[in-house]
Amino acid sequence: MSVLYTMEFKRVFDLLLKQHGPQNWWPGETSFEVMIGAILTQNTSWTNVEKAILNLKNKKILDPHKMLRVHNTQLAKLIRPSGYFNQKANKLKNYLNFFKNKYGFFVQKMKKESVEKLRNELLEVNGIGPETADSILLYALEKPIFVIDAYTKRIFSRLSLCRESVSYYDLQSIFMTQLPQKTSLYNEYHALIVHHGKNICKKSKPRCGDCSLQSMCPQTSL
DNA sequence: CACCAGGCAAGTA
DNA sequence: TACTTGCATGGT
Repeated sequence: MSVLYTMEFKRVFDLLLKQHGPQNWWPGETSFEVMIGAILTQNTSWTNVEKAILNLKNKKILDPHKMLRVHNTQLAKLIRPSGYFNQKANKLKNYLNFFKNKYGFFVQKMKKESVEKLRNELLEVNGIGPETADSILLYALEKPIFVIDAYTKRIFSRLSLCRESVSYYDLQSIFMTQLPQKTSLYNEYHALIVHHGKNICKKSKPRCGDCSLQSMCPQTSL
């Protein structure tokens, strides 16, 4: 792990920012909406999540107190467009119970706690895994933690900066040791990775011609 | 038609 | 520890 290696991670950020511009994430009006969106978007396209969130807003239950009172079957019906709706209805309830019991539904009270404590608590909730926990920490609670997802592994393994099978924690450690631990940087970087993965570095159809990372990419510069 | 999308938990070896 | 499977809608 050299200085050159560190520079690779900074250079990718600069190139992505230059190509795509600031993303201004997370798309959501409140911290609570971010938390809900983080659960609903598990292995699901964001457009489908938007439909589900709109249903919740129209029914006036995008509110922790109200959502906790809705029956799971009714909640599942509302979030239907986001897929896995039965599982996700339960996951939302599990999260709401945690949010109520430990923090009285107060985001500000959560923000006062350390990343380590919050992360451990979030991972104890059934339905909250590493990515969802970190998304909540970074985008709802503004903690400096780097979010890893399928796009991150795809893009950086194609750049030969990690293996495709790298574990969540190993890749996260790499990012967090190679970059300054700053919330604003982690926020923008992950958002750029998602945008790039969706639109350019696709799973089956990489559009390498439009890719600002092409000069760094051994896959395409042969 | 097949494949993909901002994962996770539970089961198996 | 490291796979495998079920969960489910909607867009390309």
